[in-house]
Amino acid sequence: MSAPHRTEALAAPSLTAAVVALRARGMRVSGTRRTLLQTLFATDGPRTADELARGLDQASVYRNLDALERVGLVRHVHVGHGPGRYVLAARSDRGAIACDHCGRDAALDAPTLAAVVAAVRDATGFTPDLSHFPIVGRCPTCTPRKEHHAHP
Amino acid sequence: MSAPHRTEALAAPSLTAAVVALRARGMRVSGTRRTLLQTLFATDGPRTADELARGLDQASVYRNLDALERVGLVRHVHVGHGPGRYVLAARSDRGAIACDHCGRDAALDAPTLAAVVAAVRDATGFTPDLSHFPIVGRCPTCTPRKEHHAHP
DNA sequence: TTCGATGCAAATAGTTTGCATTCTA
DNA sequence: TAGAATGCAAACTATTTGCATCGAA
Repeated sequence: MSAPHRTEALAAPSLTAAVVALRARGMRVSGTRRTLLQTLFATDGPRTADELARGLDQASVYRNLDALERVGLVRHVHVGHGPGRYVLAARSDRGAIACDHCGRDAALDAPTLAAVVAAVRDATGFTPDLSHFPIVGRCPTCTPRKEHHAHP
Repeated sequence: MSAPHRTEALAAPSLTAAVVALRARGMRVSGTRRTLLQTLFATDGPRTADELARGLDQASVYRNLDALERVGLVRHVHVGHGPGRYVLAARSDRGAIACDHCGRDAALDAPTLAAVVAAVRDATGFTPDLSHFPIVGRCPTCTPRKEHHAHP
């Protein structure tokens, strides 16, 4: 076992592919949903629902993110205090470590990931779920040993 | 560096010691505060504010937990979706891995902890803050590979 | 033309804050 | 008795839900 995966598939590589995949599952492609997907494909890091809502209805955004997640297109992660953050599943391998200050994340390469998971499991019996709950800390920019900088 | 510590001291080993320490810092020992400390000393795992509030005023509980945390007696951790959980700092070395289902936590022994932190930092440049944001996963009881059991 | 999706409003959970009152030191 | 802590209410953030309406297929 190398990378933890909970959803089965549908990690579409492009907006077009995502739209096709949605329709194939009997889901409709509404304005809100298309906009949301566009934003997700246009953005890089994990984004909060609020950031993604830009002029859209909040409730619809949450419902859509939820629907897209159930279908395996999107994944959400929890970074420290802040609100949940959403990423395309196709890019979610990135999120194994995240900055609790600016939300930036980074990937753990497969060997490191495997080593960390194994080390923790061997030592405690607990199995980390790093793709849903990344390790939280500080990125290099947000200074690991001092308090409060900025970089949203 | 072995174990991450953000607060300087005051990890009192007993209720009496805690009370003394508080008064030494000019803090008063009110009924709410004493009850809270008693509960914390009587309990083992990290507890939610709600669990600790038992008949106490919620706002006062939060204010107290905050005060106790500023003074270094208490520490709070974030476990997955749920509310924050509070532990005595004296016992907080435990919380480097937590179950997002039942809230149970476990310690990472110093070598493992150091190895994990070093591995992540070397691979990504990010510095994990595991004492405040434990690694989240599933404990052995809450089955790591299936869904939903119970064990609160 | 149907059922999925929307959008507004209201509800919820968790936590924080304002303020007059109470109580510890 | 001064100032810390309380307790109640109200505000706040993040998220969810009810429901009538709308629109994609």
